[in-house]
Amino acid sequence: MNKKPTIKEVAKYAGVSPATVSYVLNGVKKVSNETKKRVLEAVDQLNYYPDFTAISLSKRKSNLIGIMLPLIEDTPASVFKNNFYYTEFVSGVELVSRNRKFDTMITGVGNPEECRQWVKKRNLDGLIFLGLFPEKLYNEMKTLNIPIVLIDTYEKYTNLFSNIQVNDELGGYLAASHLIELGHKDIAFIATDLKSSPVDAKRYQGYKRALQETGIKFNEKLTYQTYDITFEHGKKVAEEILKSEQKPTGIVTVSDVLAIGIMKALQMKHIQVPNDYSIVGFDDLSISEYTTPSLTTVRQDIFEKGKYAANLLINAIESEDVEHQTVELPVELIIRQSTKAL
Amino acid sequence: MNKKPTIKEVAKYAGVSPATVSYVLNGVKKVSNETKKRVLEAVDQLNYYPDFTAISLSKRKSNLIGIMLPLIEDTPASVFKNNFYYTEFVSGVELVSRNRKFDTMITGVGNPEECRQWVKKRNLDGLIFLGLFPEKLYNEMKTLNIPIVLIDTYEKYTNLFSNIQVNDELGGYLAASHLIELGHKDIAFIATDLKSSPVDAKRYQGYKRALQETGIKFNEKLTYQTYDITFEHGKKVAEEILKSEQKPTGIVTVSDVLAIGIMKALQMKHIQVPNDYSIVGFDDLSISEYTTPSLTTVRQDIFEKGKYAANLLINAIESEDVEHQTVELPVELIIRQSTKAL
DNA sequence: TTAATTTAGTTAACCGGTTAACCGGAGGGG
DNA sequence: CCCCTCCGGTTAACCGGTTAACTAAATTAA
Repeated sequence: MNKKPTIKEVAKYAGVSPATVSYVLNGVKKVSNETKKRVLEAVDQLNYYPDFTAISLSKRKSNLIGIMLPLIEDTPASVFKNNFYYTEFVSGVELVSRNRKFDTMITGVGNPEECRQWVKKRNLDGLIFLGLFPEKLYNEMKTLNIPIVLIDTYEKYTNLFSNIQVNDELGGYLAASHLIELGHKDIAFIATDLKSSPVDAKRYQGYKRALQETGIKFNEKLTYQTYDITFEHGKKVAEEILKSEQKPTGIVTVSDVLAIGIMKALQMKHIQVPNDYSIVGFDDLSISEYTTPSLTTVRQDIFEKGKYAANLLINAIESEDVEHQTVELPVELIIRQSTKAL
Repeated sequence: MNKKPTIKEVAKYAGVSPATVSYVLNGVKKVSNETKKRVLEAVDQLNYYPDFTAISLSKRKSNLIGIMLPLIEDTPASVFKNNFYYTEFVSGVELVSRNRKFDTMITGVGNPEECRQWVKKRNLDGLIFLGLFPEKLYNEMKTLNIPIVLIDTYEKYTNLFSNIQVNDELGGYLAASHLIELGHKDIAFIATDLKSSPVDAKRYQGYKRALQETGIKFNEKLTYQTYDITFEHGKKVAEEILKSEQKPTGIVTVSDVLAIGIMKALQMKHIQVPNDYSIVGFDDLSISEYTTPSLTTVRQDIFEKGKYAANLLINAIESEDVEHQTVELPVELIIRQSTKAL
């Protein structure tokens, strides 16, 4: 209906040229106080606010940041993969970007070309990559010439891009140490993929360090990989454990989701947690306090991670800063009901 | 680096004017096959793809749809409110909008003015409102002149906007009927807010109908309202129930989240589910299969709802269709372990 | 006093597309 | 043979801002 006013209308109302209005609004060139006042008055009267599309076209800057998620596929199953994690993270990003006058777009990633087109088509000012992506994509990123923040990424890229990590090694260490203190000696480690996931690998290191420091012999047979993070995959690995000859009494996992799946599978076979098995999760998702038994876990503040990522990214965008920063957020052991002294 | 080519460069390469390239690409004006071929060839050679910002400016059409969420506040608690629901929904929207060459933006809503500015600034082509918003916002919407899809909204707006509902009445009916069949007579109903939430109100109607049809007297005292959907609020209402004189044996809730909170609170007091209380949830979130006991619930396909919403919206955008559609998606009772014959 | 510089503002090109208006040539009708 | 229409294309204005280059007036320096 009542179309929003353009800068020209504001200019006419204030009796100046459009350029002057632009200068006042951007504060990039000196304008007399008198004129400035008139322009601001006009802006106020007409309820003017600039058209980001136009700004984007002329400045090549969109006030838009993109979040890349590794996979949002058609099948519900894979959409939900990790979904708790994603939501909390995205909420954090959205919050700070909104406060800082940026808008947020989300997409699943296809190939590198698709990614580049997305950025170029929309003039994206910055990008957050959540999780792990095909190698080719990282090369593509460098040619994009916009600030990029990587979350939970490969070690080798931490010098090339800003990135946010969590003290994963310590997390693994805390989880294992907790079980050891409770008297456990046969402690399984459940990862998704130790080769491809650096996050898992570091937690694994921490786990091994805890064993070593207390003189417990590391047993390869107690390491499992699920290759995916779903409740279902947790269930499957529990069955493997039950079939194995080397039975653990304690289980360290890389995700609450996996831990919950494992607990469920055990309980369905009337095996008790924590009486028969002690289980430690990772993340401290909101659900983890409400499972039965509630889950002992290594907490990381995912929401905070999202906020941090957005601030880091927008700082880089606004300051044209080329420094790459590596940030490590803390972890904390939360002891609940799923672990118990042997 | 190697800047992406503009339409002018494509035109030069093909030996035609930019206008012709535009006509070929948009198929809006007749172009000879010969020329068309040359243009397409040039597009291919130069790897041209159009700049959406420019298109957006000249066409006043952005290929962008917005999702409005009721509240994403600073406190983690409120961010997570409903988060499972949001994620699944947003995933669905993202999937189809990406397939249909649209991009998706998400934001929390502030006041109506903020909403209007968001739409205008970005030239948004359509909007999805998930949940309930302040009354003033709905008036604002109508003046926006873009297609809008409302999800789970007030009855009175269903003629004014396209909207997607679920058969909530049936859902409430199924939940209550299930408990009645199991021999329960004292059945509590846990809503968030019966006055302001039409969704809850309809489920409540279904619940009452089930009672009535089987000749069970409705007892007002068995109705509870939590005013929010969090695990914590579930816990609180469980404590209220335990303090009440009118103890139910069955509990119908409007959300799995609430149901899980209730179960947890009961179990912490060593009260057994389903032995002492039978509980029915609503939604069938992915977690609900993995609680202990697993949750009997009324399933709605939230992911599907998101896909449906996006398709409806984009259809409206592309066809300039002014018809408002009301869609009702089915519900289904999923019987698991949290309910048991009395 | 005059030239040089600073100040405050305007003009106009530009960002990368779209599209209404225009134009020259071929074909058809009277 | 002339006029009209249709076809296939081009030209140029426009979308709503930004900003380099310019200008006129005021101030400063010589």
